[in-house]
Amino acid sequence: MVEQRLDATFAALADPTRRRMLANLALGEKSVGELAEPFRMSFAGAAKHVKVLEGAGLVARRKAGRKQICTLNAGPLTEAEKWLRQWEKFWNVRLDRLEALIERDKQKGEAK
Amino acid sequence: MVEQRLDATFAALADPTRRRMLANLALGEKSVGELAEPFRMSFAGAAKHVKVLEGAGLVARRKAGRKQICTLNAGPLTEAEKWLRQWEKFWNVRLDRLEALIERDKQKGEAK
DNA sequence: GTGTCATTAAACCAATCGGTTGACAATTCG
DNA sequence: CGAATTGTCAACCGATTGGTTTAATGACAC
Repeated sequence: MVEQRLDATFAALADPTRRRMLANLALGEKSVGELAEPFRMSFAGAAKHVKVLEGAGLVARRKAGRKQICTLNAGPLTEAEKWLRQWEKFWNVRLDRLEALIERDKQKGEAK
Repeated sequence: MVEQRLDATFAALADPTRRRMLANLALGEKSVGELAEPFRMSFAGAAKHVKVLEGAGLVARRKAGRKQICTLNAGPLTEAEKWLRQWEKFWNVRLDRLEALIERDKQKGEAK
């Protein structure tokens, strides 16, 4: 369940266009047109990216007149960050142990 | 440069098989066979996933006899986490502002 | 009403992805 | 030596991806 959401979140983040869109949205709400504007790409193409982000639950839209306003939903992002941070703990432990080993061997070498 | 590495990192993380492999590697070095074993999937299929992880710079291998030993390289992962955390700052600010607005409007309503 | 602005939907394309199989290479064991 | 272990590589498959174009929708402005 959370696994599948991680799939979608990381997949959405794997594209630079979508990351830029998210960064843009972090600064405030934007219409689809405003999100698409910075890219040298057909409008429909950019709109597809927005749809991917929406599918991953990263943006929500509401319609205002003929515009569609997108807002960022950070939930899945913090979830992804949590996943990374959880494992980072292990990596750091391992790195610390490795450093300790290297240190120990260095001192052994000096002693010899 | 860092952008392209983020592409690769997030893409690698977007697959549950690969995430499980990484989690496994966080616990210690593993041979390709050991990494492949937990999955109901052809060996070659799993080995491909390992290769993707290697391509993303997330694992390094060294050969020991006829085995290939894989070790985790957390660098790109922390980079990805940094990206997330950097923007999280903005999202939280926005959320805080939003809450403040809601709070203000609520009090307005009460005053009225 | 007509037109035009903002957006979606559909059809298509080449490239990539996740997976398979089968053949091959290198190393170790007996 | 031959046989088993460990792994790579290449070819292939169907599904998905990132992009295009063109057509269709829906809301505003005149």
